[in-house]
Amino acid sequence: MKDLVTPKQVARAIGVSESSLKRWCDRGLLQTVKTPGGHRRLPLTGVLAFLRETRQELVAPEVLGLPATSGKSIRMTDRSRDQLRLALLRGDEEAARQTVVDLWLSGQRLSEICDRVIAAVFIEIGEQWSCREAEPYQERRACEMVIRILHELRRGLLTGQPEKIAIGGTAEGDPYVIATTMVELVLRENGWNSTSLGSSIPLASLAQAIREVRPRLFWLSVSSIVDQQRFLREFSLLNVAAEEVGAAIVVGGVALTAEIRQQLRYAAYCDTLQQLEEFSRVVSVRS
Amino acid sequence: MKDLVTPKQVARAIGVSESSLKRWCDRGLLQTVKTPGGHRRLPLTGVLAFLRETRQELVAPEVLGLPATSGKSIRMTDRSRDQLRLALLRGDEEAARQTVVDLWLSGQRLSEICDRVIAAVFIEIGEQWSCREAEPYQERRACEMVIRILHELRRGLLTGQPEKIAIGGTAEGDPYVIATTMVELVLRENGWNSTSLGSSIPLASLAQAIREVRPRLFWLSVSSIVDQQRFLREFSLLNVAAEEVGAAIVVGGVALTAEIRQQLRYAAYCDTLQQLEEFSRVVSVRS
DNA sequence: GGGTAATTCGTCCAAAACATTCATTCAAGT
DNA sequence: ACTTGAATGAATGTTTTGGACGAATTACCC
Repeated sequence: MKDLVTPKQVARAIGVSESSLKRWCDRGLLQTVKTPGGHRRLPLTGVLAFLRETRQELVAPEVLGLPATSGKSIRMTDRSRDQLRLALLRGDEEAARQTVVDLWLSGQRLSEICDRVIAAVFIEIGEQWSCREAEPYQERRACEMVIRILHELRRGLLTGQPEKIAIGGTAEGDPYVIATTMVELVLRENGWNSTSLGSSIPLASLAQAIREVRPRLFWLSVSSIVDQQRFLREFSLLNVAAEEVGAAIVVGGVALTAEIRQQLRYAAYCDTLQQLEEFSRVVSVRS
Repeated sequence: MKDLVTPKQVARAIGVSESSLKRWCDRGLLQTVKTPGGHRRLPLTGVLAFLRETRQELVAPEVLGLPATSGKSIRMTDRSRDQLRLALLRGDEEAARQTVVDLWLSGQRLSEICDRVIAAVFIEIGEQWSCREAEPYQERRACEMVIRILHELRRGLLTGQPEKIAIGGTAEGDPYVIATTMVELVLRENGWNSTSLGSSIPLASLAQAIREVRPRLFWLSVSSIVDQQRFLREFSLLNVAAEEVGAAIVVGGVALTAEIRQQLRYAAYCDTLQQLEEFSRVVSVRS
């Protein structure tokens, strides 16, 4: 159903004026379908083909504010997931980038792309790895490539309002940097001025960062916990610092079992980036 | 911050006539993409690469959306080092990027920039950290920023010849990803088709990567060693694999003491990226 | 269904970019 | 000293682009 996009979306996504795009359509450079009333609709496949032919780079801001369309997009993310997984495993960064960028162009929100494609692919790769079907170096190389792709997407996002500051990272001994980078991106897409501090940071220093940067939102991505007792003990340092400056703490990650969560104090727990996105929208911002 | 700029903007920024600029484009000195209507659009990265190659001065950087001070030639690496250190410590990515990009534009070799500025700054930050003058989160955040800046520089480099393949990374338990990323970049600048596999990869899997990718050059960056006995034992796996496919092994990193080096077999040991660069130039490439 | 806001239509026009030509400059060779 | 060749910058007429306009269509909410 969402296979058709409007000229405006395409124009803003590739950084040209609507006028030019309409002319190109009329000249037959792009396939168009017309609505009964005469409005142009562009099949996504045609748009992507056009982009490849002309090798246009996309300059898109947050054009594509479609709220999570169902049905079609699920089929689409399924296919992209396979494409991305295979590209990452064989080390083909160009193909991997193309897959992600295509999704973005098609109007998927970054949170959807991160949740349903990127994160899902790494779960699949992890399973393959545990079955000895994939080498660790393939997984590591895939991480590197994804980080580069995410950085590239980041460049296309505008920085948010100066008062909507958000920072976050992962705790000491947790080296998984992709998750916290994805959080940064999703928040940026939602108008936040977010900065990932990186991975493997002592909780005490994260607390210090909260005091010094004074964010409105703070996230902690927890993919693994080395010392549970210590983690629980030092987590309260975050609470203290957050209270001092009025920051909301959001946590997430596979290592946060229900048992551990019960012993933590935070404003929100998110299983997915979509949940994080929802939450970030309701956080009030001091003016 | 647009990725594509018009010839007029570039002409004004460099201070030449549009005519000349267009001639340079047509002669292939600058990368161009064309709109369907035949108008030239220049990727910003290509413009910067051209500036660097021809040592042109940017007379009006602001036209390209670059900081006003960008493009003036810089010699004082000491000053840049201070600038970069301060920018990184206060989390000012824009300033940090400008410092590095300016050095790059002024024609400094990447190996010099990496050795004398970036690596040096992290040594200084490390010292500050041990004196409690800097927080761990500042160091981690600095790493994130530098990685992003390096990725950006990477986009401005052409991929090398297909037969000059190089891969490398860091061993399991060694999370320091900046060094291996810098190696990748320096090799790319020297015409190699290099790919960093990332950090914290078991040596056995690195050996497998050598077999599967069949590079001419393999690097191992060693910033820390968890289990020295195991490291020495498994390092020989790399030797076996490298011999199988005819790869040269290069090693480097602060954790490789003279004592450890004596027990390793490799083609070259490099203290600095400049040494690596020299070595990479003399490696013969099978045709 | 019906009403309303947002989007897209077609068309127009100014600014920009195109290809081409031409005069000037400058360095090198005869 | 004179010619030659190459590169630059300015000027030409033509084409493309980007934004503006009112009118028509679509999407959305009740």
